[in-house]
Amino acid sequence: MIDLKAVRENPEAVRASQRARGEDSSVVDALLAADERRRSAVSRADTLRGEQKAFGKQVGRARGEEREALLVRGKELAAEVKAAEAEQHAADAELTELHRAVPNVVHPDAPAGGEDDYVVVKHVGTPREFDFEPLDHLDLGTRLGAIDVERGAKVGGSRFYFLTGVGAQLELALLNMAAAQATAAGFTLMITPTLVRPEIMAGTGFLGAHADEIYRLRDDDLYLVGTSEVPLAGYHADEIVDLGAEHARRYAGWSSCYRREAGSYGRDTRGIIRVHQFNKVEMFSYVRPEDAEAEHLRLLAWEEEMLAKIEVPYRVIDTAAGDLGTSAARKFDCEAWVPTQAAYRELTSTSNCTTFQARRLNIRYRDENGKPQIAATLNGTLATTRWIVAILENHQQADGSVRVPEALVPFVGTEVFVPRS
RNA sequence: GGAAGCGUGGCAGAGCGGCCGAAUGCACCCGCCUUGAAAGCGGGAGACGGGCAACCGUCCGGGGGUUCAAAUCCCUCCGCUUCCGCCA
Repeated sequence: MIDLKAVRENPEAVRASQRARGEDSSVVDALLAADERRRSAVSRADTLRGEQKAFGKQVGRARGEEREALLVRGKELAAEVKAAEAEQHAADAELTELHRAVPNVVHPDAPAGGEDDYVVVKHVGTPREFDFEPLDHLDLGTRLGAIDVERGAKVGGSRFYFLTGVGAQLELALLNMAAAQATAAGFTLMITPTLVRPEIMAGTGFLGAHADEIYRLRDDDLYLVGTSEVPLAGYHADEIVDLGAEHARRYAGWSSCYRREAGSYGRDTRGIIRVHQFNKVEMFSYVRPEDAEAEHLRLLAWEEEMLAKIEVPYRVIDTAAGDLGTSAARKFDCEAWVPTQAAYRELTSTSNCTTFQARRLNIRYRDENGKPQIAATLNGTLATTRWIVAILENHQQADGSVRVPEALVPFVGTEVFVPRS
């Protein structure tokens, strides 16, 4: 949820944010009206309750006839209070519904527009020139005995796969390398639940416009997470978190991730680029709001540190407002070069959710005066199954073997993956 | 799956339907004492909403009900614990 006080003080900023996202800016006025209605309803109910409370004490002291008379008036008052409270609840519910529907206010420097309106921040590395026809990751993976999509489809349906042999080793190596880097950087490593309760899923902002992306277990009223961002955000829900001397709490979540890919029929149907289930090591930070932007750059730097270790060319983009998702105020994606597609594809994504998630999940910290304040949350990717695509394709050799990037060698235990004859 | 119990402030833990926003202890903050600290003594301090403020209201897991009045009684949902059974 966005900060209602900020909406009152500067509604135009929120309207501008909505326009940048390509969404309706009139919700701001609806929000302000509902806020006004709620506040007057609260004040009416407060006054009546105050009267009733004082009156109740008189009744307690009164005796005999006097008491009987007071009881009559007491009943009237009780009815009035009940009516006023009903009004208050209605006004409250109306406001909350509107409030929850408004996405986070975008950062003023984020580019306006939709998916294609991103701004390229920088390029790192140069796509390699091949003196042979490069194979795509699925051909390579199949020959290496690393990926089996046919049996994946047999067992789980389309967009499922088996990682086999060296494929499984490579994924574990990647995730372990991410976990090692995160741990060295001071993150607390976490293995999280991947099924979460509705409040947690809603709190992270995933049940809004993109709810059809999420697997839901109706029989148990649980959701399968699309990222460990969800359980890691929920971890401190309803808490006043001690941010410590560093004014930051950093967690690295290792989990499987599940996505329905509902709106992507026909896209990336080949290989393991876009799948229903994958594994990921995700960074998650709780910080003070004034530190959020600096933390965002730190997360980006840690992502780039990982990308450097796998030695693939990539670019960093500043995602456009319309492509931010509900919770983010700003998002940077790192996209690796995929030779057979002659395109950059997303390998990491880091979002600054400012106080949006924390306000929904009621996550606070104590400021220097000891007063509770809403925290800010951020997240960013350290490694996912998809990284295998970039590694295989960029480091393939003419004979179908694949060179293992140096940093990964200790984790994989070999310097080259060789095709099975 | 069956049975029982529990859910109160940062934590622990009291609380006859009105005098309970709630004892007490620990932790915390400020003084005093001390070369410094600990101990000891004195004082302070919950969260949320509204208001410039004095202040007012709300909050004892969530929701509903009984009552003039609910932390306290009833219903329901959620969570946790223990015992039995089942599975691993």
